[in-house]
Amino acid sequence: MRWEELDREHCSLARTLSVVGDRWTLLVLRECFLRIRRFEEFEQRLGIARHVLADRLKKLTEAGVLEKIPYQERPRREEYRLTEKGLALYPALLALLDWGDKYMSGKEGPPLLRRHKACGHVAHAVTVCSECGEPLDARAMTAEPGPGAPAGFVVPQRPSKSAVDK
Amino acid sequence: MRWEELDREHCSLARTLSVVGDRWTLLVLRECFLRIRRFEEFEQRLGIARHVLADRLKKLTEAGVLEKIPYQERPRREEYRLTEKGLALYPALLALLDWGDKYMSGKEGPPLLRRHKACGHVAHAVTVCSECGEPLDARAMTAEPGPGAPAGFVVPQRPSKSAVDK
DNA sequence: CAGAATGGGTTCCGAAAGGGAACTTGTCAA
DNA sequence: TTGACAAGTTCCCTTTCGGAACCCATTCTG
Repeated sequence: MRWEELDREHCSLARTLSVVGDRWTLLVLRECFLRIRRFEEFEQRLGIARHVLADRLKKLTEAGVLEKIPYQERPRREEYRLTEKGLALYPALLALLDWGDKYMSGKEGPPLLRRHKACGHVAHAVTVCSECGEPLDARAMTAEPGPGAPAGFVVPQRPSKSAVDK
Repeated sequence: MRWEELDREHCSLARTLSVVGDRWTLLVLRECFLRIRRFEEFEQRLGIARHVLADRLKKLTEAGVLEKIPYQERPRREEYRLTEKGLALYPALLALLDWGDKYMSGKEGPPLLRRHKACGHVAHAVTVCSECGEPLDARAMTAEPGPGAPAGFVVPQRPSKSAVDK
């Protein structure tokens, strides 16, 4: 499978990755959520090659995750801002961040904390069920075909042979 | 910045991406959560080049996300299973999946649904504050330095000049 | 017993993507 | 007139990837 084919996969994760499934793209988005908006700022903070940055910003803009907004005319200059679609990636970024805080931080602890404005506490994200509100983990969920499933789609139900799940 | 330097970054997202920030890695993990465990199964389902698959499985194993478990001797064969550390990535995968369901599905709707065993409903993930339980979005959070912050670390507070946030 | 099959890789090649640095363009300020 | 800025673009060289072939220990099939 080539990379350009990913967005035609019948899988929401694959389609998501066709937009953000790249080393640099998620770091660019991290900066966006920290209110970084301009080309040179991205470049300096990330140490990314300029043409790679230009490419990623272009793709994110085309995907509707960022939009270019002029902040001055003559010479025209534009900055990149998250759209609603882009802001909606926050839970995903936060989930990755929290995993890193938990499993990849040195003994000093996480380098950056997030405070919830509404309640005032330093907080991390908890993923809960949209229906019952209980926290979710992998073992609590089963998968089944949805309306967009291709014909003949099979959800693997059990390990190949040795029946019992650890 | 080269890729091997990423895990030394003072940023939990960067460190997370040093493990899973790769096109194929997250798709391999998707398969793991669908209970796919064997080399040939990954290869067939993903259409990934074999040496790339071998490399990703090796890296995920070294990172402690997967572990190799023998399922037969003579000839010895091993399969890859998620560890607790790997299972803990589920909320991140789910968040990316939900974003894809919402923004990248065709008009047919998402191809795969997830049902919460505990409550029986088809559900998606909601990200809530660990302290007050309210749903979180990007605008509800502020960042501040944590215990692992490098000296002189500055959290960008406001857009560079044109003060007002849209 | 020979030969094919199985599972999990490794090797090789040409193509694509990335790192790094230099060059371009439009505009204003000194 | 020269310099500085911001935002790219171009070039060259190295690394990684896609695709196919090959390898190896063991077991099955004829």
